[in-house]
Amino acid sequence: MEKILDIITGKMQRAFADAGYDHSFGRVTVSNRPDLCEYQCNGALAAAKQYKCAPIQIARAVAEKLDAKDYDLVEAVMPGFINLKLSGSFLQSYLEEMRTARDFGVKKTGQGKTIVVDYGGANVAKPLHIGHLRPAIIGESLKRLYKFMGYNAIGDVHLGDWGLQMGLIIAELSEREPELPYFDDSFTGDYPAEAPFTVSDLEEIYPAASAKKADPEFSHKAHQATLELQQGRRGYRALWQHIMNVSVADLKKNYDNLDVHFEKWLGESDADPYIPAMVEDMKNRGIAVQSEGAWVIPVAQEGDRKEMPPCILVKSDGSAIYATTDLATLVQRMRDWHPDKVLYVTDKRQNLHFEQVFRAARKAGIVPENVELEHVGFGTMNGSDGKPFKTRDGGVLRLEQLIADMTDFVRAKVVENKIVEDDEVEATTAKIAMAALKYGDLSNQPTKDYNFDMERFAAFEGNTGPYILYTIVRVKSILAKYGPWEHLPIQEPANPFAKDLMIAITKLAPTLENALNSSAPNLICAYIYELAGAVNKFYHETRILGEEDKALQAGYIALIGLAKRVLEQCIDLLAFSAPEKM
RNA sequence: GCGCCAGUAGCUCAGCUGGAUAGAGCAACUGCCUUCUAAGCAGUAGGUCGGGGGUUCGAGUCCCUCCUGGCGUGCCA
Repeated sequence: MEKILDIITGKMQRAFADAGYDHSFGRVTVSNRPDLCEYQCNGALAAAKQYKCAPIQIARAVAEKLDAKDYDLVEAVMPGFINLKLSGSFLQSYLEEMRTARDFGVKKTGQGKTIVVDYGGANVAKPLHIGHLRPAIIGESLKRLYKFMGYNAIGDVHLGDWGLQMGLIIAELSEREPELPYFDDSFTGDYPAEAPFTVSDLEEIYPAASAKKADPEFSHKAHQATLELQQGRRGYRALWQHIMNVSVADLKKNYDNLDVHFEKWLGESDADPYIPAMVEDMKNRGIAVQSEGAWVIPVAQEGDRKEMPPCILVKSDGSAIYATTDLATLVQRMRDWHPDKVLYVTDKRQNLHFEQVFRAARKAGIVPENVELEHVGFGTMNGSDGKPFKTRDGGVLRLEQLIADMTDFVRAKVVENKIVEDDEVEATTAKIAMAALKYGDLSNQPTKDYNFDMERFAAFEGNTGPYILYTIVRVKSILAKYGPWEHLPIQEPANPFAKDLMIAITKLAPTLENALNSSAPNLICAYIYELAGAVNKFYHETRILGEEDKALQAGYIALIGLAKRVLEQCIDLLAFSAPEKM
């Protein structure tokens, strides 16, 4: 379906042309004076400059040319605005089309295109912590949005599974349990199928090993283990596989709890096989040059406003670095998936890194110009005091703990309100907590730092996740009492609140397009909040179940039914859902 | 040093290619539940849009400059 603003703008542009002015002045926007009108066109003000006459004159002439039956109001007002109110019949037919169309008639702009969204960033053998929250939920939301808009969206967690951290664990294990066959070079049999450790063991082993990095002897051992692992030492590979199995299963569980799901669980190790040939090729073609003992790809360009350090491909000690892995990963992604776009969701402090990698990838011809590369750099989530998030003892807060805290906080309120049965408390609590957490995060612009304030996010009033859920639940309650409603057609607005609600619903398509184009789920949040507000006003002002005119009532039901479907579609894009009661 | 981002109501933030009276939420105060969930709705109060210049009929929005804060700036990821 065409967006409503495009329809009106088209008509306005024809009116400008009919009145003898350039059609390009006919852009219509949502009114910033809702007390006066619903839509407005400021084009006459701009046109006045070019045609050297009073803007109001132009506005009047253009208004004359508009087809009055589409509008309840068309007026030209000083100094030259053209104000519009849509007619009820126009809105009715538009919404009825939305109601019956697949996915509300939103145009699938991504049809036939593939996008890779790189967004987890989890590290193997380390539990998810607070820093993994934003990439998970922003990435998941963007991926869902791309899918909704018709893209073949491939979410790839891109595990950190190949670096020094693996060597550290192997080295630590070799000291703790040297008798294990993995450390016995003469061992030729099959290694045990069972891992010699559990997730909890790993979670204790890694920090212990990491703490010993300062010890030169241990550090050397870890580096050596890393090298031997990468060179394929049999026992280390087997051990690495155990670490992967144990750890990935645990990561999946944790991401599942967040309702974050990846299509691909690839990692740095999967890019490793592509590195030698890629590096060799870049050296041969002169893409990479030697500098200060390292092989680098110069990526500075003319017109750079800042100094652009080269992209380091091979460190002076001969080993790979994260830029190498990222480039090799692009080789793999292009080869296997042929994406039209690759989107990275990581901390914004990696901005420069990705700028370098992108330029290097173009220069080396790994990614052609027609494939888009984008880095969505998100800001830091700070504590409610505005300082970096730390636990009381100064450690990093685990994601599980954060979710548990939020859940406890919400559960207390759910119990207090006594609306759900005892056996529904946990399920309801989980949904509300997830909404609080995700809406609280996603309603901020991704690029900005923000303060995590549990009480504010989980508040049941104001612009919060729970408020949105509550709105949906109230509507669900009415619909359930009414009976079958899905087939009921949309009617013309019966009152101003109905009309406002209808207009709010029509903004779905432009909102999703904007959100996608600017990689900003917060725009969806803002839209949901506006829509929920319109629903609540209508709900408050209109008696629905008590309405005696059954035809009128059917129209009310159809309207709130559509509103509910749109709201639920939107929160699904944000990866949370509403309970039946709350 | 250089670069990027931010500075809007007491607090947290919107403000879409410059346009009519700068908007929400929280906190404060005031109304509305014998009627579909009051976790709601309506209203009052609160702002020299960091400072100073400039462009424009018109600037929170564009340009210059200064101040403050955060981040980045070749071998960590």
